[in-house]
Amino acid sequence: MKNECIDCVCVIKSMHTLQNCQVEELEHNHAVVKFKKGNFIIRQGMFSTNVVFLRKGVAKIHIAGPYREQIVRLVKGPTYLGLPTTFGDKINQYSVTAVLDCEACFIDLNVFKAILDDNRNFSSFIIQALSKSELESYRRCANRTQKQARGNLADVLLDFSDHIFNSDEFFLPISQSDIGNWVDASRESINRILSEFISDDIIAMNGRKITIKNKSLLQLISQNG
DNA sequence: ACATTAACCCACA
DNA sequence: TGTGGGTTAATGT
Repeated sequence: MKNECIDCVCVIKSMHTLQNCQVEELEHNHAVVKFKKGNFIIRQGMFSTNVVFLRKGVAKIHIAGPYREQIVRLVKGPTYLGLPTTFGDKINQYSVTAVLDCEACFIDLNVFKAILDDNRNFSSFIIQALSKSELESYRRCANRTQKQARGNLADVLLDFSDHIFNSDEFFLPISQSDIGNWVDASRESINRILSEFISDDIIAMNGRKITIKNKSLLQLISQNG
């Protein structure tokens, strides 16, 4: 028997809340799937009977808008994907695609629900995760609509640096037009502002490699829009 | 909007 | 297995 769950962060993280028998239950009702970058992990409009946990990797969440595909946010494993989708509706309400190579754990929805039913601690853990994510959405929504493009781009760079890669040096995982889509700016604006940042010595760029040279100034730009 | 470059695929040797 | 050509996506201005 493969013991993928032993080192699966979704289990480790909630180990103290999951009783042993329930871990067993999880272990026999899940599948670990690897995704190469660019591949769909969750596809909008598809029927789903799984809860998806992103074990490793970075993925973008996007939803079909009236005209175009809209990037909503970037997530890094370990984290749950598609909880809201799964509980509200058995049809996925948005898509998730791997931006870097990913590893995801698909857990049978009924098993997941059964564990929620008789493990209050686990339920509370999930509710916390959902609340955090909802709060984050609200915060981002306010920022996106009120800040100028340069502030939003600064946010994105800081997000990459502080939350996704934990480094001042990283490769842009998505294209400039994707960033534009994400923060509601044209790719030209993104490109222009990146050039500004370079000439102001805030960042250095070599191909897709970004080096943040003046983080405090970037934080200032992020705050002041 | 246009020019340049990088990435990719495919036929062909 | 490697190379040239053609095509597309990404980028810089």
